[in-house]
Amino acid sequence: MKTTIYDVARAAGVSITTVSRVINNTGRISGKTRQKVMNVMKEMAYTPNVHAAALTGKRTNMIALVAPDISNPFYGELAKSIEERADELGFQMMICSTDYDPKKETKYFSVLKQKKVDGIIFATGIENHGSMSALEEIASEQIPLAMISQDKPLLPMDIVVMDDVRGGYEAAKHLLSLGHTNIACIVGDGSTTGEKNRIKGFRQAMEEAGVPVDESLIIPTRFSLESGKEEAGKLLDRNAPTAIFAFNDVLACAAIQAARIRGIKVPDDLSIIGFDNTILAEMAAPPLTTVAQPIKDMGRSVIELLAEAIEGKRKTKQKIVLPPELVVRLSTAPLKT
Amino acid sequence: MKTTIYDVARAAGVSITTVSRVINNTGRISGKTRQKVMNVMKEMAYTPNVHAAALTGKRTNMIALVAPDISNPFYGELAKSIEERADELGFQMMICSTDYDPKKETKYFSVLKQKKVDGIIFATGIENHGSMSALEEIASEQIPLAMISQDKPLLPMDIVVMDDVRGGYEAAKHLLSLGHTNIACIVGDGSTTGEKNRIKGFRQAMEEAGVPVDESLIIPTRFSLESGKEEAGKLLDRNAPTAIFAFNDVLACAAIQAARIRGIKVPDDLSIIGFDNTILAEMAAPPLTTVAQPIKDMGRSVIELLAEAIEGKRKTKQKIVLPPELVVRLSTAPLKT
DNA sequence: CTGTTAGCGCTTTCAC
DNA sequence: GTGAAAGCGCTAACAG
Repeated sequence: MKTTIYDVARAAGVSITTVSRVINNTGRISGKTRQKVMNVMKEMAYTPNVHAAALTGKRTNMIALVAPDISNPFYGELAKSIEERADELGFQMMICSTDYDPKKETKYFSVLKQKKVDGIIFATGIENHGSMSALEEIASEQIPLAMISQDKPLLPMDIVVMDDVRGGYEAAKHLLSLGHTNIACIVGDGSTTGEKNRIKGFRQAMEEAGVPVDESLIIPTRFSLESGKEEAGKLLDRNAPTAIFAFNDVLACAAIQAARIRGIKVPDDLSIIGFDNTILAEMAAPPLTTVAQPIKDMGRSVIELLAEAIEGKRKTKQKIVLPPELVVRLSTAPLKT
Repeated sequence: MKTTIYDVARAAGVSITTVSRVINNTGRISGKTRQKVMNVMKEMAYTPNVHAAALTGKRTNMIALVAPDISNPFYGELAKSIEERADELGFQMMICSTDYDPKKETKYFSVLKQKKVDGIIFATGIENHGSMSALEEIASEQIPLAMISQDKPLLPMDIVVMDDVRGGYEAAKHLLSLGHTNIACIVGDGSTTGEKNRIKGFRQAMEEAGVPVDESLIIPTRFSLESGKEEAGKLLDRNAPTAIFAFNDVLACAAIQAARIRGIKVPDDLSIIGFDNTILAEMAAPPLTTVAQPIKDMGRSVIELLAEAIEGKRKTKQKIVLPPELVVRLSTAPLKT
């Protein structure tokens, strides 16, 4: 049967308080009693009941990651890097996949409140107004919050983002340095700040180089492979850019496929640069040159920030901006003359 | 502040027992009181404390998914499908990423015991002997266990797997039907039952077609992109198979890359078929023909099996074998004559 | 240094 | 139909 602290106390001939003390390493106990208790615990294979502890106000060591879709490699890698560091810090992670569904979002917030998680990391914007009240209740209970890869908190929380302006800038710079000037951008719906910033950086680099931006070459998509393939196809049929800057790796893969169908060689006839540096970038043929988000660092940073907040080491909110890194592979090449 | 069941009871002018009853929908209460209590709960934004409930023996509604690496698209998609159905069934999911590390495995088992999760799903073999005792303790507490995509339980548990023999068979059959006979297999280290079964199915189809299997064309790898690229490259330099059966999509992508470097056209000069049908299959250029694992169905099935076990609806263990499905895309083509 | 005791918030007999 | 009261397993004053 389930052994409780009482069983251990009895077997060790001490009070439950003493056992509790050695478990939590609090108060002062003689090395002898501590040893004895530890031995008994081991023998009985005793593990404290987390719920009972939580009930008295102790931490649950559970954090939640709210993400739209963990089957998306970007979020999958983010989840992994967070989990890794969380584990080192003694936290377990619960996954709340919202699937871009406001109802699931709201539902999860309610669950998170009941479960008394120690902290919550949002890898998704909080789009839904209905969720706000639920979230405010959580916030009112002083549960630390953090946001990653997004920058519209709505509530005070720690933030970790990448420098998207610089990311867009570096992508353009790379293409420019290869001699390209006829550059198209395959973007999303333009709604996120990340996207806006990438465009901003792109324009900035173009301007510095004295190359005018052809607005008709900025192609919106629904951020999906299908949509990307379709739009890239139209673009390729209509114009003949010598380079494409895709706003994520999926879109870059879409562009490669669209080019392939049309017999356009990448990178010989068309250079393509992606964004994110997910596993797709390595897997693509040709392997993708891409602007890497420092996913690992971002993950580590949020959970560390959150852990600090949970431990009450810091009361002010922090924002960390990490730099992107250009990863050159084989999908970009000098402009043929 | 945190509202408790007492606050609700007071505000509604009833006892906590009554409130508890309407929360859990147990016992008999007049519609009137029920309504009143419900209203008060809503007004006060009351949510019951899960830990207190768990302490009295109620379920925690938390299940754990033990997987080696959620950043791997296969496990990511599996996790997603499980999470989706789990959510519908009222369970939340905790992710235990073992990273192929026996120490993490053992550590997690201990945590899972403390947290009193309602059930555990293994998407990883239980390799580690040190973990076994920890796991046995969990099992001894009657916590339902299930295994997905693996078939070496070590302990009684529900199992959901795909029919790998048939998968290998279908892959070979497809290639054969396209006229290929000179077929290479890019495999892993041969350790898993899944792999063995795929080879078995492959041989079976070859035999039925009366085509001898060239053992030197069965190439082991470390299952990584790098390793796959290297081995596929050597193979292509040495022999000239007209088709390759890669044992997962990553290895298939590796083969595409190796071919591309050598100017070998896929599928014109070389057909490649993958396995799993992860997102990589769609993203590849050309898009991969592959043997699809029914990831969604597998995910749904395990969690449903587990839920039944948790609810005590069934005491016997079950094993579900799902069929693979051939997904034809553009990486395979008829043998040029 | 160690033990007693009062909760934490909820479920569940057992009475009424 | 409703309530009083006894725990569930643990932590944290408060005593000694």
